[in-house]
Amino acid sequence: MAASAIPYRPHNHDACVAQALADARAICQRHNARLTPTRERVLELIWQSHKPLGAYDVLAVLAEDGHNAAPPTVYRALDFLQQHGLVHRIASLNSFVGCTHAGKSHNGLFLICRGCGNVLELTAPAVAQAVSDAAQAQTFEPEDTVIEVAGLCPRCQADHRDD
Amino acid sequence: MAASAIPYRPHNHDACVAQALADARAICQRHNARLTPTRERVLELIWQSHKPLGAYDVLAVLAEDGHNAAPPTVYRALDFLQQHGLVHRIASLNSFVGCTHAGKSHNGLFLICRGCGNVLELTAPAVAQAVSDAAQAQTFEPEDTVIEVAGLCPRCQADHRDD
DNA sequence: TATGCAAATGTTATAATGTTGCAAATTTTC
DNA sequence: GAAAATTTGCAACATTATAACATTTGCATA
Ligand SMILES: [Zn+2]
Ligand SMILES: [Zn+2]
Ligand SMILES: [Zn+2]
Ligand SMILES: [Zn+2]
Repeated sequence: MAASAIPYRPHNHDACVAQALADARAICQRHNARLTPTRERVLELIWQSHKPLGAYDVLAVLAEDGHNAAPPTVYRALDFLQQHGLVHRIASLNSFVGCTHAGKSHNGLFLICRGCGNVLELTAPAVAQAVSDAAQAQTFEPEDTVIEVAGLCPRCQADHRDD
Repeated sequence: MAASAIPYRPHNHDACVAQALADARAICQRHNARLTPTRERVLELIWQSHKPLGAYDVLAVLAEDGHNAAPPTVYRALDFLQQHGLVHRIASLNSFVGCTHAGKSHNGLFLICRGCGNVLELTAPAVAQAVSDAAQAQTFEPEDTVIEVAGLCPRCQADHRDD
C-alpha cells in the first residue's frame, strides 16, 4: 500500500491517486466487492486533492462528466467506499476524504487545516490507547471513534505570520 | 460547579438541570453576557436529559411553549450557549448536549451510547496530551478538537446480553 | 443459450439540518 | 431621553441526506 505523502507539501499527487485506485482494486477483489465504474469514479474524484469533498461537490463533477446522477447515486457510492475503508467521512465538515491507510486496520485521527483545507490522516496508537483507557474507566465499550483536530498546518502557520 | 452525575444511571436529574441553570447564570454574569429568556429556555430544554437534542427538536418544543420561533432563533441561542461553554455540539449526531464541565477550561471527550442515546462527557488529560503530541509531531497547531466515541454504555451492554 | 436471482443503479420526491439578510424591538450607554 | 449596540422576528433560501419504488445489470446455473 501507499506510503502517505504530506498533503500540505507539494507532491506528485497523480501518484497518490494512482496508488489509491490500485489499492482500491486490490482491496475490493480481496473483499469480493465490485468496484463499479461509478464507485471508482467517485473514489477518483474524492482523491482529486487532500481536501475533503462534499457529496454534492462530487455530484456536480459527475454532472460535468455527463453522468446524469442524483444524490442517492453519490451517497450509495460513498457508503460503499466507506464500508470497504477507502474513504472517511469528516463529521465536522460533512464531507469525505480518501483514506491514506486503506487496507490496514486503523482508526483515523484527522488533522484538518482551516487555512488550506487539507487533511492529514494519522494513525496514532498512543491516542487510541488513551481513548480506550478513558472508555474502559467508565465501563464503556467503544465501537467507533471520531477524532478530528482543526487547526493550522505548518505551511499555513507560516503564511499567517507573513500577513 | 456541579459534580457530574453518570447519565446512564438513575439520578436526580432535576438537580442536574437546576445546577446547570445556576452555573449558566453565574458564568454569563462573569462574562458580562446576557442569558435572555430564550437562551435560558433553550439551555433548559437541552438539559431535559443527557441525550443530545437536535436544533429542530428544540424548535418543536418552543412551538409547544407557544413561542413562535424560527430556526435562526434556535441556532442563535445555541451559538451563544456554545460560545460561553454551556453546551456542546456533537458533530457525529448533528445535535447538542449540555456541558457538564461548564466554567472549567476543558476539552470534551464524549462517550455516546448507541443503545440508550445518553452521552457522558469526560475530561481526559491523557487523551488531550496524546492528541497534542500527535499534532506536534506534524508541526500542526491544534485549535479545536472533536473526540466522539460511539459504543455501548454499561447498562446497555447488560441489556444486550439479556436478549 | 435461456432463465432466474441478487446486486446495483435510476428516478422522483421529500426529509432534515443550517444560513442569509433585513426590519423591528429591546437593552445599554451616554 | 437620545444614540448606539445587542437581540429578536421573520421570510426566504441553501445544504445535506434519505425513502420508496422501478429498472437494469451481472452472474450462476439449468
Ligand atoms: Zn483511513
Ligand atoms: Zn494549511
Ligand atoms: Zn463540556
Ligand atoms: Zn446505553
